[in-house]
Amino acid sequence: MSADPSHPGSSSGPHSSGELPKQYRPADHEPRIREQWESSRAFHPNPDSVLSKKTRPYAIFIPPPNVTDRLHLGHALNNSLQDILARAHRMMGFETLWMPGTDHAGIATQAVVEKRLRKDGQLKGPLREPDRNGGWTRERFVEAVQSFKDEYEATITGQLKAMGCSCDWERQRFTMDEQCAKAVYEAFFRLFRDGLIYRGKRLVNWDPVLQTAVADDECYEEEIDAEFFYLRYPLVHPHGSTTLRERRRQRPAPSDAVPVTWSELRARGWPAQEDAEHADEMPAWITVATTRPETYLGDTAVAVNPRDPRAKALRGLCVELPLIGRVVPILEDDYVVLPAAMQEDPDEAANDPKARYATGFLKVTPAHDPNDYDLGQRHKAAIEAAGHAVCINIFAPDATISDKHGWSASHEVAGAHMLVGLKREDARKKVIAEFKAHTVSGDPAAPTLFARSVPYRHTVKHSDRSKAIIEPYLSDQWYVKVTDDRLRGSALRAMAPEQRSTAPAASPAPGSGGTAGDGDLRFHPSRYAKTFESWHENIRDWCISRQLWWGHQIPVWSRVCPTRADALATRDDLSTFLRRQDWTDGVDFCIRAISLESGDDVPWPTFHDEFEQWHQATPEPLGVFACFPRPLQYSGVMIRLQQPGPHWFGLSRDPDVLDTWFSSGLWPLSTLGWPDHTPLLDAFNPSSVLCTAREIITLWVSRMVMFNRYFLADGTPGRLPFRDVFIHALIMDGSGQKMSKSLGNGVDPLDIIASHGADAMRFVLCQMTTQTQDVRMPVVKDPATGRNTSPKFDLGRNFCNKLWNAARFALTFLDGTDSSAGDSRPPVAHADLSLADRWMLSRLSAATDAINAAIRDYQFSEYAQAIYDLLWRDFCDWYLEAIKPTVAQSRAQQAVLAHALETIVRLLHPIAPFVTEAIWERLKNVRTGAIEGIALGPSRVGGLLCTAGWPEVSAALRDESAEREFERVRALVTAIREVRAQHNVPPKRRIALHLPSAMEAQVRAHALLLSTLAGLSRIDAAAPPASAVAFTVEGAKAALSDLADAVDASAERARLEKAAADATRTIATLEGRLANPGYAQKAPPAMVQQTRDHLAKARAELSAATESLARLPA
RNA sequence: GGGCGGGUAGCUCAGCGGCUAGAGCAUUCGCCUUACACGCGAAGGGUCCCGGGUUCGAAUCCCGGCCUGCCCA
Repeated sequence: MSADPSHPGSSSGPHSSGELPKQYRPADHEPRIREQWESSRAFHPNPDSVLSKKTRPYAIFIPPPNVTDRLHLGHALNNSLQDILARAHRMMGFETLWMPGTDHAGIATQAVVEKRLRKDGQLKGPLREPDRNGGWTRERFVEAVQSFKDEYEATITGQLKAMGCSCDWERQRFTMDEQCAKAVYEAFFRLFRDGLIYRGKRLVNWDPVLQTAVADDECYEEEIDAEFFYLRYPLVHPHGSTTLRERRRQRPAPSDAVPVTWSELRARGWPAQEDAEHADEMPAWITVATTRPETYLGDTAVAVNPRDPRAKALRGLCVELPLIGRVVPILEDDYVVLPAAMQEDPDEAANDPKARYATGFLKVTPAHDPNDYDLGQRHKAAIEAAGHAVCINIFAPDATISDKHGWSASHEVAGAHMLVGLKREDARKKVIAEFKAHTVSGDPAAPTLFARSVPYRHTVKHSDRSKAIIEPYLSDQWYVKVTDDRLRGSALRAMAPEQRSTAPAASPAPGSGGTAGDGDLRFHPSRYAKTFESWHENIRDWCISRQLWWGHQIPVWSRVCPTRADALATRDDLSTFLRRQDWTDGVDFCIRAISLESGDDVPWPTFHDEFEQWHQATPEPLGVFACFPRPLQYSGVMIRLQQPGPHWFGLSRDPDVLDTWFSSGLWPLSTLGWPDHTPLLDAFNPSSVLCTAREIITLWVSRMVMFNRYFLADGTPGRLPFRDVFIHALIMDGSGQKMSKSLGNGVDPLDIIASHGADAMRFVLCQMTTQTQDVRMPVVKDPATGRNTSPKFDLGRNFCNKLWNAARFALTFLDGTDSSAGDSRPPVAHADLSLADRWMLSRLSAATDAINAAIRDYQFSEYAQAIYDLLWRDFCDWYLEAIKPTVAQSRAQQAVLAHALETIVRLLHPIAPFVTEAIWERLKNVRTGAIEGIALGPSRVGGLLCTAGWPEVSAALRDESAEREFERVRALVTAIREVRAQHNVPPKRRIALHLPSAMEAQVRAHALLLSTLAGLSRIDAAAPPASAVAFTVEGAKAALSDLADAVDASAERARLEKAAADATRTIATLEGRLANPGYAQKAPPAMVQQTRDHLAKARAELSAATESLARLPA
């Protein structure tokens, strides 16, 4: 029907003729249409067209779903919104790329596959213990995961396609495919080379079952019942006879320590009321409270709050740890909680549960508690002065007590040998038993080391994957120094200035067009900018190593060197070797020596350094680390480095893999071919928008911004991966619970597609997307299929059906229109347009504006609402009903009908692509006269709606007078229908309308319209017969007659009484408002006048109703 | 502990200084009116969580509670 002569001709496909069924059946159309889209390659954009400035780019990177599971409704929402944006912009003429792909999801996938293998008996014992895992090599396991991944990737792709996602499937990627791996290695190498990656011994969340570090977001907190144990630590004088230097070399024997007696302690100022019952000559002690007594083996200090009145007396004293005899210092630190009795503010004490249990003395175990770790770092010097390391690790990786992983002093181990090899829980019981069996002084009469215990309920971190209690564990890990200004600072500078709460320091002017840079990143809704900002302000270095097999193995080969001299020699030999060999030509590498103790880079000696200075220095463990950007390409080199042979350096590859977010952080780069310089990269990075959920802001958005900017800097502030970030709601079930497999409340999009159709699902999801945080979706089990579904989707199904039938109806008037080729029919003359036509065009114009604004502002719900109201309320309820008597004869009206329908179909296509494409197959062949002000551009690819022009509806079609006039007709029709309903007038019965003559003259032009909509036989200005029923419209008295053979007086009385009561209530409200002296003075005059008019109308209605009541037969 | 949401009809949600507070579903009544019963016409249904304040005017803005959810530590 388009007036555009280039419109595809009357190609009559298999579905362009014949009767349309009464109901829209999604399954009849979706597979066929999907096939058409795919074969047309309509979703495969050409970067050259962008680079040659022919078209503007619009790009979206899919948040790659994990390959661990099928997609659920949350994904359906996320991807529907992306598809809506992609399709709308594609129709608007943008070169549109929606980049699809999946994420390997390291720990999650490995855990799922391990569980599967265990379940069917293929895997027994710990995976990473070669002796016990039943022959699973790393290679074999990775292969097993790979095939699992293939299975789920196919499932996920199928789900997305079923939903109608217009992704560029030819460019689909996987975070571990060859292209993405290339980007990962290159990125790691550059960060390593630039000093932004370091190796460090830090406390991590350790999963003792999976035996890997896990991130905070891979843990959950859960309350458990535990006990607080009170333990007595004997006080001793520190060793005083040896120098600091000597003590470092040779630990002081426990016997060197001299017990402190109570009398001594009192003399030092111990508060008199404390421990007064203890005999003067008895050795004194302090009591610590702990939920984890077994960790005392790793204690390296005891701490007390400096405000504690006992602190002064203890200054300079130490405690001796029972059984193992380690002498540790007493530190003073504000962090220590004062016991409730000592707190100045009793309310505060009562509110602090810890204070109720505290003794004021804290055992400090830096290797096994994050707070103690920080405390230990603050008092590093004092602890080391006591002759031992700050951190003493007492656990093996499986969380059994071990003397091989840090704790090794032989005299200590001898004293506590009964604990070695025990699990955490067993060690705890054993420690308590031992403390109960021994006394503070060895004298059987003295108090035992164990004081008491009380029950205590507290929250403890658990691992998501294994459900094991997390052990804070000191281990060697790789870190990205995200706290560096090149990463953190760059992310903050990316933010739009108006979304920052604190002004950025010396921020360069916001980027203007071209390549997005500083100041161009915007969050929608804007409140999420705060999450992003505060995350970066408080960010900590990012632990990127995971002790797993499934993931990108770290491209670093290393060797431990006992001395600096050895480290230097290794470095030099290695560099020379790599440079000299012909076959290594072009191999990039970077070698660093790093202290395994501190994680710091070892400075190479300068020319002036004396040989002895480093050669004779205390031996310290150093690592020589060689990183390669292309390990796969030069695997031959790598093999030589680690295998015995002429050039054996004894290097071995780091067995760890990278955190999954490292590769997903590169997604906007790796999918476009970086590090190669590709047209795709230039055309589509930065992308337009990232659509995701709010918990992803910190995990993923942050990393993409930092990485993209860092790797695409080239001396500029750095390119953004995307300009906008749209954060959508989370879908909860009917009771507000997150959907999950374990709760059984999850919904598979394919089930909804099967029961309601993809369009219905998409429409409802779009309609639900308001600016709120989460939305509820009541879940019910379909009794027929046993699948989860939700009645909420009925709305969408009904809506698609409504459109289908409206189109079916319209086509009965349009199918016969002349579709001879090359027609350029003259535009329809404005004079030929009826009130309904002008009204409809005006509504189209308003709705198009509203929809354009909604899409621009990511107001998805408003988009859905606008198109819903336009189609159902305006087009179907009123326009189609209004034109029924005239459209068959009026060419002008047929043109309006066709244009209105096609505009609606095009406006709806991004939300409901299938049903609109199906209708358009017919509609595109329709030819009518043009409507001035409506432009419907041709399809660019394959004669398909998905690449047809976005409707342009001129503001000139807005017609205030037509809207006002139609509104009057509508009000009159509604009033008449109300009377009809109240009097049970049969729908087919035609009744007579009697109007005051002035009004009758006004509506005379629309008599046919009124009669059609309200079921009238005639309209006159004559006095109504006695049997007529009166009503008011616009405050004027009107009447209806011929309602029935006899009017039901009691129904009429009820109706009039209700009308009178309504009017009375309105009058009271409005009079009250006008009586307020401030109102007339301060409110806008137009507002006051409106109130007066309204009041006058209400009064007229009241008097009319009262009069009619009086005339009613009693 | 810090930050961010939500509390409006039986249910799911709009509205966020001014129409008589709206929609869909559910309920009631009447209709298989020649596009659609996945439909048409009509009706009933609300202390807009509570308490203060600002304002001529508050569901809407401010303050303080209560309940509820999420994110970060």
